[in-house]
Amino acid sequence: MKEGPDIAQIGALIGDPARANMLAALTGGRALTATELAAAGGITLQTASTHLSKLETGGLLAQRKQGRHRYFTLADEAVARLIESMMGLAASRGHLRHQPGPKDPALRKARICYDHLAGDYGVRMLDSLVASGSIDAIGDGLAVTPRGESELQCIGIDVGSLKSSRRPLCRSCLDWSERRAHLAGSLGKALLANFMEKGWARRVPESRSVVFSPEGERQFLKLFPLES
Amino acid sequence: MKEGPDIAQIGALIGDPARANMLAALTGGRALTATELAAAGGITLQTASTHLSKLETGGLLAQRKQGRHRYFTLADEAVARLIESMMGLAASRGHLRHQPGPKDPALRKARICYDHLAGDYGVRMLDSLVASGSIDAIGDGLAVTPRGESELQCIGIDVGSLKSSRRPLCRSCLDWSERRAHLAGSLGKALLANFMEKGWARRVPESRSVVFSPEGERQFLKLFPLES
DNA sequence: TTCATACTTCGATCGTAACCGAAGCATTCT
DNA sequence: AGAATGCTTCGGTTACGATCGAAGTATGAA
Repeated sequence: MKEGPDIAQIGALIGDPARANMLAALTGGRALTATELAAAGGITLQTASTHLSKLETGGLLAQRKQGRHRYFTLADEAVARLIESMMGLAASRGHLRHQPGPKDPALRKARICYDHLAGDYGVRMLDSLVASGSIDAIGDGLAVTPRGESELQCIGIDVGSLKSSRRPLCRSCLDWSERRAHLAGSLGKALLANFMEKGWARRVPESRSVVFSPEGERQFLKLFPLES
Repeated sequence: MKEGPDIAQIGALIGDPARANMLAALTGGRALTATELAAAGGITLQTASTHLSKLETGGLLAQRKQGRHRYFTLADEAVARLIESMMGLAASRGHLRHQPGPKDPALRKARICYDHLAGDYGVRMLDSLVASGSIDAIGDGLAVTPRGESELQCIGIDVGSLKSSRRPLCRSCLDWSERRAHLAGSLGKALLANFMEKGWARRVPESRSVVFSPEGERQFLKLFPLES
């Protein structure tokens, strides 16, 4: 009624269940077509189409035409972070889409969050990097140490080249299943990409789950030991 | 449609304009009565009442009865942070409640954000604290240095006692008008309280503005110089 | 006790937006 | 060219929820 930005528009966009489900699906990070998103939202293609155009004009989605497909992604990392933090709040207030319980253990273990690793394994990875002195943590802030830079080089990640991108190198992202932070930012993305390149992990189609191969799991756990 | 927390409920709660305005008003940090919030939302008391009970059962608000008044506050600092970050996103997408323009210069200069100082002065304060080595900043994370601890002691703030509270000492909070970080957390709160105690600053009733006395402004600017 | 204030609940109205069927474009494949 | 796929637009229905008037409850003041 007074001054300031209009929260209500964004809230209303996220407030519709169909749209919320589509946004949640896009938190998986990969670009999805209108048809796929319609399925994710549990609605017909026509309805999805109007929802998607609303989300786009609202600035939450970006689209890119490719042949006869139209691929949608979250507009921004800022949007992804908003969605995740709303998930965190929703989880802490007990708003669940289904009955709570021992749901989906695979998803709690390792999943995609936008473009990086989340879940138990994501949290463990960050904890281990901090414990080994590769990453400095102050509050919510994260920074790679010189030592970390050389350690990551050994794994096959060139931190120097990541720094040049405009996107922040490290970010902490609050995990809704673990209620603890995991590693986002371009480094988080690079690490996950690295694991998938090596064949340690792969995404499960149509899901946010990430599964590790037996060998990959062994390597991952060795590389990121738990602080005792 | 699948697993995970339900964003839509929270989104829908924030998505109604009347409710959004009430929440924004509560970002001012002080507890407000149902009648005051009805005015803030531009609706009658009956309507406000139903909205408020929805917000409360949704976990966004806390209330406390006091005599025949019922005071509402944001449930949590997490809620306050969510609102502020939605304001940031809304501002960056150009969703404004009124026509944009050179609006409300007082509000851009200094205002309350939940319980700490925001706006130009809030950003300046944090910048200065970081530049002088009183606060370490890594990414979004902030930490008071030993040196900062003694400097703050001189101003009249005992960092040690603040540390014992469960709430984080320092937090960065993104400013929607400046698009830069200012200082939140218990230290941010303590600093603002300190200024008001000394008579440097006071709140404008019915608004989020904070105004400085001529003397207070002089002292503040001297205490927190701009890095050249 | 009586009155006033602060707020909630009830009941009814009204508007908006979510929804889908059907038809219309656009792109690619054959 | 014709057919198939992917998506958008149109039209009409439906349902939900925001709204307020009026009545009800609780607390405090006179």
